[in-house]
Amino acid sequence: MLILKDLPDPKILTKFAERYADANIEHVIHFLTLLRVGSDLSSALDGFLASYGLLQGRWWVLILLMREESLMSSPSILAEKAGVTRATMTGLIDGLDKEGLVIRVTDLDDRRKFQIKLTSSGQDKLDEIMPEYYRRVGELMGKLSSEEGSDLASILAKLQTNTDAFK
Amino acid sequence: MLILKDLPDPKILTKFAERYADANIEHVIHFLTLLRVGSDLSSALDGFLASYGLLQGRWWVLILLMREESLMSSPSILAEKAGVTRATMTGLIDGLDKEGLVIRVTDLDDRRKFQIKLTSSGQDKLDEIMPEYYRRVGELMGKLSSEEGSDLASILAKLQTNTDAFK
DNA sequence: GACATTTAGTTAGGAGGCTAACTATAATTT
DNA sequence: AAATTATAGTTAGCCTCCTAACTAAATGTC
Repeated sequence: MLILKDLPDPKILTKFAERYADANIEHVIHFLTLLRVGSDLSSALDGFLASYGLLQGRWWVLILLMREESLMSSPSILAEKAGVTRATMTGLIDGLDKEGLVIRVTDLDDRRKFQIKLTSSGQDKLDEIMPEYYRRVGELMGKLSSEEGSDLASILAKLQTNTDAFK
Repeated sequence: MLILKDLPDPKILTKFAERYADANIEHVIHFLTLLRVGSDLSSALDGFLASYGLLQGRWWVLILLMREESLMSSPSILAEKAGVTRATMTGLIDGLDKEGLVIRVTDLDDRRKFQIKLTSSGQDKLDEIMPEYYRRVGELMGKLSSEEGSDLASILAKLQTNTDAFK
């Protein structure tokens, strides 16, 4: 996501408002701020994960696998749950496989398929990351009062159901 | 940014909470939801811009140029304001240049530099996009009451100043 | 004035996204 | 049973982002 470092100042907004009469300054500022905070948090998370040699995509695959009783799932299902294409998932699995964090297990019934399994080394990696991850999420979100937390949740829910306003 | 499609259900959270005692479910849900809404909005914006043949990076450069009285700026300054590296800015400018939306103007005083200038065709492109962009931002953000809007702004501000909790 | 340092921008190579086209296998139709 | 269609995963090629190394030009230092 683009990092919008330089939000518009009032003088600039005036120039734009003159040319584009429909612009509602408040709305634009809130919208851009939301994009920017999301982007900042996302890169901060990436930076944190990078110190363990991971990135969001690969990390998320490990978590999805750990959620399973069997510690296994298929590439298609993982792709669907992670919200990426199957092609992208191939690349993520390739990387995790190379580092020994998951293995490909062939499916004897249907030879098109296989299962991706979290290795013990993958589980170790998660055990290393997750406590610190939770600690940091707590540190960040704990800055909000419980009322602010629930306000945020309900506002985001409202926006999310209207994301298609942009499509 | 990764799209976190599959937020954890209570059963999964229990499993994780047992293994990682420090996890605060509320915090995690709010954090992930914020990342996800940011990501959804960002891809929706990309989809909108794509229908005009642009993406966020290139669009943002055009806007930064339009903000300038002279409609010009240098690659380094643009990179800094857009929050990307100079190398990335080179690529963005290459693309915009190829489509005739900006031109490179050589600087006679310092032959290392040049200025990037918004062409009239670039201005036309913005004039085509921006009114519709503002309309859609209005449509989306107008779903929030003015109180919700200001709540959102203050909550985001709080989070933003604590983004380094993750670094 | 020659040498070293800084600055502006580009290039090269890597990562993770995407779409579209492909291979192999399984399931369905006829 | 043969031909078609659907499904699982990969490959190829493109985009945007990154870092690191490079070129060229300007500036500082001795």
